[in-house]
Amino acid sequence: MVSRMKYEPLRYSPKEVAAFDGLFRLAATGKQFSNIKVQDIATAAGIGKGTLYEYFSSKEEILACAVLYALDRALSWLEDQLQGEISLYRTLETFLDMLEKEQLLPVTALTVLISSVSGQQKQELKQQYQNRMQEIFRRMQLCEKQFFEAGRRNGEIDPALDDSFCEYVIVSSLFGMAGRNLCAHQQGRKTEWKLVQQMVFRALRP
Amino acid sequence: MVSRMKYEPLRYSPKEVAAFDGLFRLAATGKQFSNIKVQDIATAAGIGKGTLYEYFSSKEEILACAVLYALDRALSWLEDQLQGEISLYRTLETFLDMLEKEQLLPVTALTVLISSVSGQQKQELKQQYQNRMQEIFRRMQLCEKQFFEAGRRNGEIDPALDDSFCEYVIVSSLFGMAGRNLCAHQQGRKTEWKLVQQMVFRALRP
Amino acid sequence: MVSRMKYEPLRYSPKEVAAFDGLFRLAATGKQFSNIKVQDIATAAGIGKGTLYEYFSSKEEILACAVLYALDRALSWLEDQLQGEISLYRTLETFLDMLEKEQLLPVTALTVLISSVSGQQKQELKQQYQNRMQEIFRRMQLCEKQFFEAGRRNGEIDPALDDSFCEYVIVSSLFGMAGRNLCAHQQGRKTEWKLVQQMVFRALRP
Amino acid sequence: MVSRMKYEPLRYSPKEVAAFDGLFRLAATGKQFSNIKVQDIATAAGIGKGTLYEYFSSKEEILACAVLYALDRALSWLEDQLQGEISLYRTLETFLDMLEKEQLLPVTALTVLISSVSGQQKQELKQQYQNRMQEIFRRMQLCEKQFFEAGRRNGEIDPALDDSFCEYVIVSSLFGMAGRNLCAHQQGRKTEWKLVQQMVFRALRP
DNA sequence: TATGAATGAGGGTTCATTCAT
DNA sequence: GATGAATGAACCCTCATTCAT
Repeated sequence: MVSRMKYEPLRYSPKEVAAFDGLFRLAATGKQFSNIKVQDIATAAGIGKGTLYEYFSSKEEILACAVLYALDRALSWLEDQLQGEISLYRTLETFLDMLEKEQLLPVTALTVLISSVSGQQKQELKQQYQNRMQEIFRRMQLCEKQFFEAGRRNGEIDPALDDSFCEYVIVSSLFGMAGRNLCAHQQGRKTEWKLVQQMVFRALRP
Repeated sequence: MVSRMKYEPLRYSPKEVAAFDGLFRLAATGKQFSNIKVQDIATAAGIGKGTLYEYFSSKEEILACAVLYALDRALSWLEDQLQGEISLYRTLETFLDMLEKEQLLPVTALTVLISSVSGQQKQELKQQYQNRMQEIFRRMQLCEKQFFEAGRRNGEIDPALDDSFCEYVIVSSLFGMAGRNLCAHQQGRKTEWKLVQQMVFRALRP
Repeated sequence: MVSRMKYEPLRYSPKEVAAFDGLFRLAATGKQFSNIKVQDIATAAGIGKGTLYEYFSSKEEILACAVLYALDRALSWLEDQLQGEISLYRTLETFLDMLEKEQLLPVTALTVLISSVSGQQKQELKQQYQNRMQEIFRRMQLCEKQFFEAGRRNGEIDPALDDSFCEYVIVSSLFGMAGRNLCAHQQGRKTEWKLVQQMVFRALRP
Repeated sequence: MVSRMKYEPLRYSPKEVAAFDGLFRLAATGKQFSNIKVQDIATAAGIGKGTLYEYFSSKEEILACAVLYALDRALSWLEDQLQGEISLYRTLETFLDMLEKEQLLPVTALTVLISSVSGQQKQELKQQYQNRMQEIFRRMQLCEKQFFEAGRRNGEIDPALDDSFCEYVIVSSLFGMAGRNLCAHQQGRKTEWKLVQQMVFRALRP
């Protein structure tokens, strides 16, 4: 039994959450971060432009905090799933279902936003949010590890596969889905989550 | 013997190619398209800023043409591979090897650039370059189809899997690699192409 | 015995005085008025930003009232000096001494602040504070006149010099001092008030 | 005979000069630098706003360069006067006459502009333009010294007075004039240069 | 009365695009 | 054809002012 380290849950003011949600809604349309004006975010959040600067020091910081916020929420959900009986596929299924309804994680938005951050910006953000990001990273790895170990125990994952490969498969499945959605955005057809689940299943099975 | 439809090979002037290569070099550093200035492209291409506008009507068009140029080159290479004995994995291996040396296709650059184009822009580009893009799309599908059929015949692909799934696997493997490279850009570690090949193999095998 | 015209002494609430003093303290550091934020004044005064607007209708008005406040205090002091035996140089000496300790008049601050008011703003302020400013102007001229007349009587001033020239000398001596202080602000060396006194003496002596 | 050190005359492009003149014209109306928009300067200079940024990196730099430009021109003129027979009062008279016509030096504008620069900004500018400012300062001191020595020789200046006092008198006379002009700007009456000359004469005479 | 969260008009700066040379 | 100086529309951010508490 792996003990879960306690972490301080992040607190956000209603305006911050409104800003994040507004940004995700905008990014979900495929708009790049650089094409999203601060005024757009403010409008989408239903607040004044100046108000954003009461909570964030710059447009870049809105992005950084929004990503951390989304990752934190998704991680918390995943950590909750670890409490009961662990099944990689059942979890993935539920996860994808929630994704589709954009209830849990704005994946497409996140993919767009993350890919909107240049390497240099990432460096700066990493230094500024070092603690939060390390926290997120640590939790993510812990989560992964437990899912993969459980998957190997219950026969979902070939025991010969290491964590690195498993992670690549999961990440690719999500990136692939987001990428296809983006490319096909104008056609209104979304990647079936059946495809995602199937690929993960086939790539990991013994 | 599958007959290949003839298409008019695209002709580019030396300055156009210089512009494309310059743009790819810039994008390969992880810079977003919106952070790349026209002056940067001109400098990287070794020509004057005004000269770019002799060949392209706008910054956006440089991007569009560069993507078409890269895709055309990659497709031509793939089509050449179809001439001999077809092996999905051998082709993938060679492809990834060339990717790594950035000799064939500036994948990372392309991923960054493609993800830099917003949905609206894509619509406009599609209308403007309708013919070229349809051509590319048609060739891509034809290529895919032949590879997948060959794969099913020689036992690399489970015959039960349809083209749609196979395409998703291939696309995901590339997006996943590019995504990981982007995320880990500052750490200098690249996704091993062994991972990519392994995932495709396991996901598609009977 | 010169009779002094009575004037209504200005009444200020503690918060107003706090605002003035805060502003002077900020301006004494060499900061231009336009670089001083309302929040800065509020903080320096130890009150809330909104409270300032209970007492002043605008940032500009804080400046106008502060200047009037400082001039009124300085004039009152000068008028008091007129009660005893009048000596231009003794008065100037005491005045400069008090200036140096910034006890009487925040000269440097005032110079900075006055020079921060544009011509257009001055027009508007003059109309709004017409009565107060006329009052100040009248008292200033009356004061000057008496000092200069006394100076001519006791041999400090060449009787051939008219009030206009005397005023120019006095004003120049102060502006010159403030100007030099401003220019040399970073070097920490202040204009010696000995210089000031000497110039006035030499320029006015018979 | 004091030998004049050669200095590299500063070269300015026509647009730079246009910007300087435009700025001086605006400042001469009494407008503070912070109330002058970049667009105003551009309009006054007859060029586009963006063009200013081809020559100056920021609004602040326009100010710094303009001040250096004006001081350089005035100094060059003064240095020319040193070639012939030197008379402090004749030079001052000619100088004031040219000032009045704003042909040589935009004194009022300069006074306003210089007083518009905060202490912190001065520090930064000094570091950036260290060489130019030291050059200006050195030339200014050399010029002063020669004028004062000549003045003492030909009986215009009391030999007992040191350079420091003489400098203070000259500076005060100009600051006083500019200050009075500013204060009285709206009334259209300018300080008579007769006053200036008289004060300098009386303060320095034996 | 006192406050500071919320606001948006306004300004400095960037950079894609043009056009005279 | 090739160039880069000139341009101004557009955008991020500031901060004076308001007003609900």
